[in-house]
Amino acid sequence: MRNLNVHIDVSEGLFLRNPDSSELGKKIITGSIDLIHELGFELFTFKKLGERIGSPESSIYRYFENKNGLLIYLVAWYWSWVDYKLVFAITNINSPKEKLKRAIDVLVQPVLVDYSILHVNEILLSEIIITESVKTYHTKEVDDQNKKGCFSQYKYVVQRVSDIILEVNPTFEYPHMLVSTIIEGAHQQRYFADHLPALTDVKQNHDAIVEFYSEMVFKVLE
Amino acid sequence: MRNLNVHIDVSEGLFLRNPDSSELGKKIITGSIDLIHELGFELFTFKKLGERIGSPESSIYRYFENKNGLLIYLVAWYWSWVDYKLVFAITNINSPKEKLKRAIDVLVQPVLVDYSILHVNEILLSEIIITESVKTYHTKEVDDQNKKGCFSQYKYVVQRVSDIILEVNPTFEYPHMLVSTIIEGAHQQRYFADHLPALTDVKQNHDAIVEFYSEMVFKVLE
DNA sequence: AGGTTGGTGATAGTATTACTATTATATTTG
DNA sequence: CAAATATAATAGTAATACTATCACCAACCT
Repeated sequence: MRNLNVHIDVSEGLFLRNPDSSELGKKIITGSIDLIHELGFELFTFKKLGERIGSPESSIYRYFENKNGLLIYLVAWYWSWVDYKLVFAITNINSPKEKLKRAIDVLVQPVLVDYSILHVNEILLSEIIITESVKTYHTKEVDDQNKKGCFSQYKYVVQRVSDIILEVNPTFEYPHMLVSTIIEGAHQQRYFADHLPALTDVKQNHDAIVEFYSEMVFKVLE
Repeated sequence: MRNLNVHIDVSEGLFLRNPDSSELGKKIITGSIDLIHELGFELFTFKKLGERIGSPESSIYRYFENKNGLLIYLVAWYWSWVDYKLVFAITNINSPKEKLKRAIDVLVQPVLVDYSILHVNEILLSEIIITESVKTYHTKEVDDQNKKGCFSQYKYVVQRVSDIILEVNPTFEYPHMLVSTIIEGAHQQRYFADHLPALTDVKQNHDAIVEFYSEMVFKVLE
C-alpha cells in the first residue's frame, strides 16, 4: 500500500481549519498522536501539545475546537483509512464468504505496519483507537455530534461489512449488531489482554482474538 | 428480592472511609448516582455534588480520593449486585444449559426495577454503567488500580459465568472472552440503540439485544 | 511599491477544576 | 465530663480549558 499516495478524507466540520492544509496542521496531527499515545487522553492538553510542537496553544485552537474535537478527527481519519483497506481487501474477490473472511481480518487483526500515510503513524493511531475511541461518543454531546456527521466514517465501515454479511446470509436479522460487536469486541479484548487478563483468554500472542471472532461470525450466520 | 436486606460488599481499598457507615456517606452515593446520571461523568464534580447534598466538597474527599475513585466504587458495587443476582438466578437449577440461559438474561436484560438496596437506585446506576463504566479502566492508572483489586467484582462475575459455559461445553477454549464480549456488547448495543442507531439493528424495544446475544452464545458453544 | 489579507507567535487573562489545609463546631464514645 | 472523631465553613493553590489582543511576516493583488 506504500507509495500509493492515498488520500484519506474526513468530512468538513470535523475541524475549524483543515490540518492537511499547512505545516502547523500536520505537526498538530503527528504531535497529538504521539502525545495522546504517551500520556493518555485525560492527561493530554493543548498546552502540552503546543510545547511539544513548539507552537502556542492558541494556534492549535484555530484548527480544533477542543481536545475532544481533535480526538473525533483522529478517530474519523482512522475509520476512513480502515474503509480504504476494506475496499482494497475485497476488490476482485467474488465469493461472499471469502470477502467476509477478509473483511473480518481487516477489522480484528492488529495494525503492525506503519504506512505513514500523510504524516500519520497508523500503529500508534490504532493503539489510541483501542484505548480512547469510546471516549468520543460516551459524552453528553453525542447526539449533536452525531447530527454533525462526526461518526459517519465508522458507520460507513459497519455498513460495508453488514452488506457482505447479507450476501453470505440474506435472512440474517442483525448484521450491524454483529459487525459492531466484533469491532468493539476485538478492541476490548486486545486491551483486556494487556491490562485485565482475567477478562479474556488471550495468551502471549493475540491470535486467539482473530480466531475467536472469525469463528463466531460464521457460526452465528449458519 | 425486596426486603431481603441484602448486603452488597465492595472490597476495602475502594474508598477512604466506608460510605455505608454514615449518613453523609449514603448521601454521597445516592447523590452521585443522580448527578452522574444527570450531567455525565465529565461534567460531574465533587463541588457540584457537595452543593446537591448540602455538604462541602472537602467532606466528600474524606470518603473518596477523587471522582474516578467514586466511579470505580459505584461500578464495583454494581457488579457485586449482579453477582448476587446471578447466584439467585441459578440456585437449584441443575441443567447447565438452563443455568447459562438464566445467567445470560441477568447479564443482558435491562434493569427495570428499582430494588433500592441500601439507598442505591439500581435503574439509574445500570444506566451509568452502560455509559460510563469503560472510563474506569481506560486510563493510565489501570494497572495500579487492577493490582489494588478495583475490578475484582467484575472479574468474579465473568468467572462465574465462564464456569457455567464450561459445564455446557468443557472443551470450549474462550469462555472469558465470550462472557466479556456479551456483557460489553450488550451495554454497547443498548447505548448505540439510543444514540448511534446506524451501528445496531435494535428497534423501539430492545428485545433484539437479548435474542441476539443468547443465540450467539449457544451457536458459538455448539 | 504599497496595501490588504491570512496565518502564526507571544503574551495575558479568566473561570473552572481538582484538589489541600485550617479552624471551629458538633457528635459520639469511653 | 473529657477525648476522640466527623463535619461544616472557609480559604487557598496549581493546573486546565479556554478567549482575547496585538505584533509580525508572507503571499497576493492592484
